[in-house]
Formats: sequence, structure tokens, C-alpha cells
Amino acid sequence: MSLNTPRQLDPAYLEKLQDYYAEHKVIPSYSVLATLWGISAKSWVSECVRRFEEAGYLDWTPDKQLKPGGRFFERRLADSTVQAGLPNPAISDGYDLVTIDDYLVRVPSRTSLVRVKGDSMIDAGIHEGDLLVVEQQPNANVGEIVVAIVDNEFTVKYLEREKGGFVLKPANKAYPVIRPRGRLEIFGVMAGLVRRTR
Amino acid sequence: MSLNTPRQLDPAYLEKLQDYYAEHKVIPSYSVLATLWGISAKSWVSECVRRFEEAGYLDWTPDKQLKPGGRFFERRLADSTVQAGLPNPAISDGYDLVTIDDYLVRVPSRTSLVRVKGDSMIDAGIHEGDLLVVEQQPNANVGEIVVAIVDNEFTVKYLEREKGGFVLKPANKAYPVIRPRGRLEIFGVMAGLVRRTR
DNA sequence: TGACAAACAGAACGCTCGTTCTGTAGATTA
DNA sequence: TAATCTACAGAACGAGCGTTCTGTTTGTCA
Repeated sequence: MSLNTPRQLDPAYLEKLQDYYAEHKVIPSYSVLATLWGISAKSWVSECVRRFEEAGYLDWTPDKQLKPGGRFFERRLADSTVQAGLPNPAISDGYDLVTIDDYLVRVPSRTSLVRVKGDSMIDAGIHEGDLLVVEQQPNANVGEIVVAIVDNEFTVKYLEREKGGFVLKPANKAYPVIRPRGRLEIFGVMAGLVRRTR
Repeated sequence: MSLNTPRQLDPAYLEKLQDYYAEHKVIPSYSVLATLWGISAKSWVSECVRRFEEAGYLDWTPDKQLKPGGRFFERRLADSTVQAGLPNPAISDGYDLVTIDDYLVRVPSRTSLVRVKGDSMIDAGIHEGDLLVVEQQPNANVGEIVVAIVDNEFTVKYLEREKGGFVLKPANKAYPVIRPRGRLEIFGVMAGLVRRTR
């Protein structure tokens, strides 16, 4: 066995730790980890932690405290073309790993979330209660979905051009086109959407 | 001064702790907190922590470890998004989230992402290319949107009951209802949706 | 069947943790 | 102006932390 052979690390251990973290939002101590993993020796916990650290799932703060590593929050991405004969994505080849935040948010400082009210954009697949990922910027291109400020309220619409002026078009025939008098104030451009259904 | 008078707690302390947590994803030790807050006595850190705990910003795990409390992540969306002096009914309904992952993923070990192919669920606001957040489990309730395995491919449909058997109903009249011969293999239940549009 | 490595168990140890107690300067109240 | 309260500082202390070292068991391979 060569020196470069990657050490074994138990995916079940990682899952239990991730679930613990999801519940408590902290990494537990070695003794708690031992209980969590069904191990009775802290020395072995130490070794496992070392391997997870090596693999990028755990890390240390400048103060030598154990913390989640870069890969800790990655999720499995299963492609629908995957042969699902054995639905165990852990050992399947056709998956990629991403974090949802990284996927949606490219410029954190300019990005915010806006909850959707009403169904005026239903034909664009934007439902009431959805969270819109919005990149804040004062202007946008025609055809983009924008969050504009009309009568002191946020409104989500397509930005279109009409007779030299900008208008806001809903994606629902039951709603009228908004033709703002004066300047159109744009809050930002839609960059994504998040919906929780359970 | 009455006994019910709420203790003072320095909002600057909370902010510094939140910033630290945002960077490292863990709550530091009392000595690190002392440095972070510019305090030189751990006893005073202890007292401040007690007050934050009383106010619901900090909490303890069953293992007596300090962890973020229920209100720790609470931050008005308006704080980061609203323009000066603007009333904001559209976003005054809720609070910001730590991460989108957190909002969507409740059981990390059982959660994976599946990319949507086709437009058979378009009337449910599920578009081609969307990422479905799926909680893996072998069964589901009637009416839920499930990811099933049909002919070695993932398919997203409503789970419905028909003449004693289960069927998969699309949310698009152009597609037929799928009546699986034999057992219906369910990969998981839809828990959320992620779409990137830019 | 013997050699060897991996996967644990267990104890020992120094050090850091959070708690608790005492002390004090400044502001507030009576 | 005396008493009181708040916001800290500092030291002492026991308990628990993570590291390290030394076994022991189990699986693998030749």
C-alpha cells in the first residue's frame, strides 16, 4: 500500500456529525463525538477527526477550536440520468457536490432575499411565499425579472420597454402592466429562487 | 428598580459574536470571547453570556456546550435591504436566515439535490433545470411531490391514489398519468426547490 | 498459518475550560 | 455625602478537554 493511499473515513460518522450540527449549530467535544459515533476511546475520535480535517470536512479556528471545514456543508447532487438501480448516491459516480448558498449567491454583499407576495408572476414559476434571491443594483436589462419599488412597496415583474419608456409586466394575464409615472426605481435583479415545501 | 427590569445587554457584543460565528460557524470559548469583546475578565464574560442566554440569543446543548439560541440568527431582512426612510411591507414579515442551506435542509444526511428534466411539473412551478431538494425516504403521503424511480430514471410527480393503487400524476395536462406495474419505488419526497436564473 | 496493518480500547497527563468568589472604580439614587 | 448598584478586574479551583502512548482485536493477504 502506497503512502498516498487516502485514509478510510466512515461516511456514517460524517452524517451523524452533520445531523448533530444541523440541530445544535456547534461541533461537539471529543467525548460527545465518541458517544455520537459509538466509539469509547477519545484517541480514536482524535484520529477520525484528523482524517476528516485532512479531507476538508473539518477545520480549526485560529484559536485551535474545531469547526466545520469547507466541504462540511456540501450536498449531494444527483443527476436524473443516474442509473438508479442501487439508489446509494454515496458510492454512485454520477454526483457532484455543491452548497446551495454557493450555487445561488455570487456577490454576498449585494445579495438579499425577498419574500414573494401574490401570484402576479405565477407563469414564471414564481409562487407566493417563495424567497427571491436578488442582486441589488439600480438598473437592469430588458427581459430580466426585477424587484422594483412602486408606491413604497416591493414588486416583482419583468422589465420591458414600451414606447421609449420602461414598464413592469406581470407573468399572469389577470394583472395589468405597470407603467410608472416618472422614474422607475429598481431595487435589484432576480438571480434565483428558493422555495420550501415541507 | 423592580426585579422585572430587563438586564442590559450590549448589542455590539452580540454583533461581534455573530460576525465571529459567520466566519467560523462555531461559538468560541470564554477566553476568546473576552478578547473578542475587549474584556479581560472571564467572570464578566460569563455574566454577559448569562444575559444573552436569558434573552434567547444563546443556549446550551444537552452536553452543556454553549450554542446559538433561537434568536441568534434573527435579523430583519429590512435591515440589510431597505433604502433609507422607506416603509417596507413586502419584507417586514420575517427574518433573515443564516444560510439558504439551513432554510432548506433539515436532515443533511438524508437530503440530496436532483436536477429537474422536462416540464411535466410546470403547473406546480417546477421548471426544467431547477434543483429539487429531496428528503430521501422509501414512502410518502398521497398529495406530496415525490421523486420516484421509473425505468431506471428519476421522475418528479405528485403521488396520488387510484383504485387502490398508487399513481404518479404530472402537473401538466400534456403528460399522461404514470401507473407503475408492480411496486412503485420512491426515492424521496420534495422538501424544497432551488432555481438559478442568472 | 503467520505477518502485518487497520480499527479500536484504556489510561495517564498537562492544560484550558467555565465557575465562583472577592475587590474596585464610576455612576446613580436618597 | 453616604449608600447602592453596575460594570468590570483578578485570582483560585476543580472538572473536563484533547493529546499521546501502549495495548488488543480483527481482517487481509501471501
